[in-house]
Amino acid sequence: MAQVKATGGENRAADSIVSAIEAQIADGRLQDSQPLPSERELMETYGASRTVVREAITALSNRGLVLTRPRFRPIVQKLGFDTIFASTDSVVRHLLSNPNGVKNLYEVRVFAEAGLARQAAAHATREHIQDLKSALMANEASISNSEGFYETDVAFHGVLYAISGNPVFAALHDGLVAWLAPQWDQMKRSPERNEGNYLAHKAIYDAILERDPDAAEEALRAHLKNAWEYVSVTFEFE
Amino acid sequence: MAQVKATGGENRAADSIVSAIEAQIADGRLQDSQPLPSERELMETYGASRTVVREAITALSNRGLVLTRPRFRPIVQKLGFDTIFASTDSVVRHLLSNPNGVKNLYEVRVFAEAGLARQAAAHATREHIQDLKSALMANEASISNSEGFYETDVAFHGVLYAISGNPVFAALHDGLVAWLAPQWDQMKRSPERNEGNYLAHKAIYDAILERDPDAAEEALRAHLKNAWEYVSVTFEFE
DNA sequence: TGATCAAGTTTGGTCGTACAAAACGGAATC
DNA sequence: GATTCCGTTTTGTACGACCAAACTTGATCA
Repeated sequence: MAQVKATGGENRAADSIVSAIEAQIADGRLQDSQPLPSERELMETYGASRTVVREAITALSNRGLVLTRPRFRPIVQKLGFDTIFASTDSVVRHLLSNPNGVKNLYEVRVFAEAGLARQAAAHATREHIQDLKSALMANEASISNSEGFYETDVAFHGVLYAISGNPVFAALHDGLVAWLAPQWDQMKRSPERNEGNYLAHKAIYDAILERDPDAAEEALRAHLKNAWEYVSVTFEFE
Repeated sequence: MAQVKATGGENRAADSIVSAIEAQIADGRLQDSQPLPSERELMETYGASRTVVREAITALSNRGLVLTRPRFRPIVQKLGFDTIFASTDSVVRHLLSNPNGVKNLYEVRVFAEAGLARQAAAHATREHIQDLKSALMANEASISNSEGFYETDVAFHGVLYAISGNPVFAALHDGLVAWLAPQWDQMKRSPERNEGNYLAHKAIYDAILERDPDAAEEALRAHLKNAWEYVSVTFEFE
């Protein structure tokens, strides 16, 4: 893959500092949620000017390896797949300013959840199914609660991702929710629509319960297709 | 999603410059592969010091919006989903230093390709199938070519991603290839193994040709499972 | 006339310094 | 012991300078 910075040969002083600190984070010399050494200390350690040190810190921050707050020491962030999705946030938002981008990303969501539903139907444990049932009941309980339903809706889908047991999917879920939320947020809600969504979720749950991947996928696709049509009408896509 | 930089309220001077340039890239005032104005020019435009301007450029570079090379003007990069995967490269590599990370990512690959195979079986056009056939024939032709087979192998899988017609998947393919290539690279190759892979590809192709999603998925999973076992033995995972 | 080469100029990379504002740490106070 | 206050540390921002590499220009030569 093309590197983001084609340094053309490790010429930049900041890059070597970034690499050094990256290595320290990776091998644990710099622990999670521990502050980085002060800028002056880093200057001395790496024999570089503060300009360079700060540049390195900015780079680490943008890559999501450290968390910076104005006037506070940068804090080391644990590496995880969630970090990755978080660090792409600003760029993804750009792509979403194009309606086509929204559609492409939504397609990915449908693809992912269709597969996850199949997988859940085929392999979900009793505990997983219990989780799903709990989420479904929370759904039902908040049908008439315009504000609260959205959260239980997201949570239900989240269980689907969690069932996979793969942190990448958990991270993907968080990412998709954050990215597609703006669209969702502006949709009008009503007890009727909530009930419709609840029933759709129930259909998915039932299919998983019956260990029927095809039915699970079908129910899920129908559910998301319905939601997409609602969104695309609202935003006059296509 | 948690933002990478908890700026605590748009305090930093560099941020406003970043936003301004981001906007110019987004709306096309700054075209793809066009150089940014010089740092001294930007200083004047935004009334900031070069320190701040450089910080802004670094941020843009780390977000993948511009490509910087030492001693060259930063070049605007077209926004695309591929850019996103590229910009996460260094962090992903960290996660892959943990065997568990490799496994998680490989699982994602299997998940994605299983779904793509189903989708291809269900919806591939004649042209798509032709592409797949071409890739398959290239496979067959290079069975005895230890060096060349890998590329045709990758290309075959690439067609699967391309069939989706979604740029996110195309980008995902590039990303996965780059990330998982190191593992692949160290595997011993032989005409026998190449032939095995070719036959596996052929099974996938046949299933797609017969419009049988279940068989396509099954063939693909078998193929990747086989490859994984080979990798995990080589690297003594699990 | 057209290609080549050697100036000078522009530009990014690095450094040192400076200063205000915020956070930190410890002493003094209640 | 908890709180307040003040001096110290540290970050955010800025200015100016220098170097080396890349670009530009124009003179030179075939």
